[in-house]
Amino acid sequence: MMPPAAPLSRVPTQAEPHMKVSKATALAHREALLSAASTLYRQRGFEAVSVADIGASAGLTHGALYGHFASKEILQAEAVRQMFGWTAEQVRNAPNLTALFELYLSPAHVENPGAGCPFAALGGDTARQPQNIRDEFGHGLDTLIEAVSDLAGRSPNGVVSRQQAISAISSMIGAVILARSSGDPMLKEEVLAAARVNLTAHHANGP
Amino acid sequence: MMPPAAPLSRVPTQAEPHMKVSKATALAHREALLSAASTLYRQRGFEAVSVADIGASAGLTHGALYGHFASKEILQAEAVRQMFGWTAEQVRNAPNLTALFELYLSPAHVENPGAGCPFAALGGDTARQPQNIRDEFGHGLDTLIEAVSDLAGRSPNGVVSRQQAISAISSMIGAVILARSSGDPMLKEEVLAAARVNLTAHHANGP
DNA sequence: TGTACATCAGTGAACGCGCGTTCACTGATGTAC
DNA sequence: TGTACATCAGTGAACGCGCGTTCACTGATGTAC
Repeated sequence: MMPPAAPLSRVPTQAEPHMKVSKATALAHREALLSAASTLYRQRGFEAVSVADIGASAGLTHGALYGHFASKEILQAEAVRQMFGWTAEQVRNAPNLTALFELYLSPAHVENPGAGCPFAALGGDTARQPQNIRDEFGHGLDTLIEAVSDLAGRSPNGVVSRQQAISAISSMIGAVILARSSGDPMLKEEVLAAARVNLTAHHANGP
Repeated sequence: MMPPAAPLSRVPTQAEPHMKVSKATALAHREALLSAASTLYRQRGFEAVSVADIGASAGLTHGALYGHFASKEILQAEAVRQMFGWTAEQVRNAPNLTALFELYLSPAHVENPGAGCPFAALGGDTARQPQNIRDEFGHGLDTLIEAVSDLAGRSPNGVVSRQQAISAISSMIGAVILARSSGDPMLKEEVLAAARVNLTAHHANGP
């Protein structure tokens, strides 16, 4: 669950103190701010990321953010949309359902919330966001459901109903949240294994 | 998913300004602070609840909290333990697995995070807590796994493996998180229905 | 049982700190000639 | 192509605010006699 193109977390600037910057660099800064926010929110949760954190992670100061986004909340909504774009693309790129389950339930995903599924990383936070952010999660879920259905449809014997796609997504999200929660490595592997067995038993299809 | 004994959110005190209070009342205040924290954390997430919120919700000022708990973090750990105690008790009180699935996946649970499952309410936040809090979640998960296994064992044809218990818990948690996330009532019901179908198909047993 | 007083649960002002946002300023970019 | 200057992306100090925690103080509780 890595982003298709690795985000630039630091865009080098020509001269450090008091500089203006070309239009191309400014656009790159905008993207760097979005990518930084997208990663930091998933790593730390919405409430624990400050505008100074986002700016610093993009190699800028906090003030620069307000030249690109009207408020922190608007940046947040765009960051959520970006997360889902990356995640849906990875689902679509999986060769089949079994590979998707393996990828989603892998230790790499569990240990890298900053580049992983927004639902698994931001879990219950989603329910407490302003409506524009919740709408992004709603659209994101629709996209994931379609991506999983498409993926299944392209596999041999792999057609699944929308209902099956939804319950597979629920199971994967719940498993990763449980796997991340205790910090106990045994329990983590046990949770992931249980979900792998459950999902492949009910939705398995050949490579 | 309501607490077995409804928490006192406001303990009446004899005289309002500058009073001391009997030992029994002081103990009730301690319990009220814990219950208030337990509810508020699940409603708003760990980061969005202040000591002033907790104090006010228990009918006290923020300062009173430090007479009962050494720090906010210590109160938080106790509150998490209390949440899991209530939740495990409700799992044990369900008549059978099907009833548990219905209860967990009910609109009442989805619309009442403050009295519901800690994993569904606090989702990804759990992974970002200090180790003493994460330990509480680990123990809580162990308790839930045992409670679900016991419940299945007491039902006719209902024995489930530890692995099956874990994947059922994962599915329920993921479904409630998805159901709460978008605010779209259609999507909410669809997610809950998908999980109900999936779980009863694989674990169903008679009443 | 009554009285005198030490205890201590709770109050609320104060602390240092980090938050989101604003804005006067800087100086390289990029345009007009 | 070279020069003069308006534009504007980014800086960092400043704002008002709410946070967790501390502590001098209050006065009912509960004990000693």
